[in-house]
Amino acid sequence: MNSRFNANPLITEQEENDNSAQESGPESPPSNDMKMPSTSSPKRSKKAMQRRVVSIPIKDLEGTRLKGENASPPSDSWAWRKYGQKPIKGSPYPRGYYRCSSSKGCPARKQVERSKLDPTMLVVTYSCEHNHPWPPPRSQNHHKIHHNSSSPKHSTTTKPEVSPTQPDNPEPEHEEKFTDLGNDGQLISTTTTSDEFSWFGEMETTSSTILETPFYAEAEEDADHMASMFFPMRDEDESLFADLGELPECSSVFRHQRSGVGPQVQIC
DNA sequence: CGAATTTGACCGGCGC
DNA sequence: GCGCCGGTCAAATTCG
Repeated sequence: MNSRFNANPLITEQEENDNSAQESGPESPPSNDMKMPSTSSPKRSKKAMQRRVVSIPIKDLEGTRLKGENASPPSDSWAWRKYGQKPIKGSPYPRGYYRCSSSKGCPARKQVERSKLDPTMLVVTYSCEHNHPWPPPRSQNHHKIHHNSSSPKHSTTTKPEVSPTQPDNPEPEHEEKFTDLGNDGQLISTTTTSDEFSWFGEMETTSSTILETPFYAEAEEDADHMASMFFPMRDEDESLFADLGELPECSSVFRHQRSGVGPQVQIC
């Protein structure tokens, strides 16, 4: 049933580390792996990470499994493996920590939690180190793709729920929309360069229609402030990404416009 | 049997 | 200097 969250979740995108993208991160050397010597935790400095926050209406994810307070994170083109979960202070919902398992040594991670301000929203925070190329999409590399609908236990997984043979499942009621909210609170249309896909790019390979959403207010509070947009996520995208091989070290996808700065962002 | 998830413990950073 | 909190690791457990 859960043929993936077949909707265009409302998304609040927040990009962090915008400037830091330029700083060669004196803090966190691109350690190939996130592993540290042995006993110390690999707490990579946040500043050395690209981060993006995406909010998705859980209702749109109804197809996917909801497990009590834990909402099953939206599946994307990559495979994610859960490595931890923690209750977050101030939020009644726990936060799940996922690591990219699409490829070995993939530095990408993502955190999934429900918005405390709007329990119907799922907040997914993607993060990745700058100097790491994004692995090929899909988990077909090393992971099998199974349709979640049978395992009561693995409900919080983020395995791609797309079926290679399954036809697209477009959502007629949702149109692909993609908006970006500048720091000023202005809506900004963002375009995506199709030739520069990146981990985030996969979320926005569709049209870029400005859309104002009532979620802004909350979004700003919840995620400081930033952009909101509708997240298309269709099987079509899958095909799009299917073609994506490895990404360049850093792909410029888009960026919040800020007094004249065109959309583009650096992704690892 | 292998792979993924769950859960508790540990570590580092930050704020007071 | 101490305590709190977030983030990650690792062992155990469960599922396919």
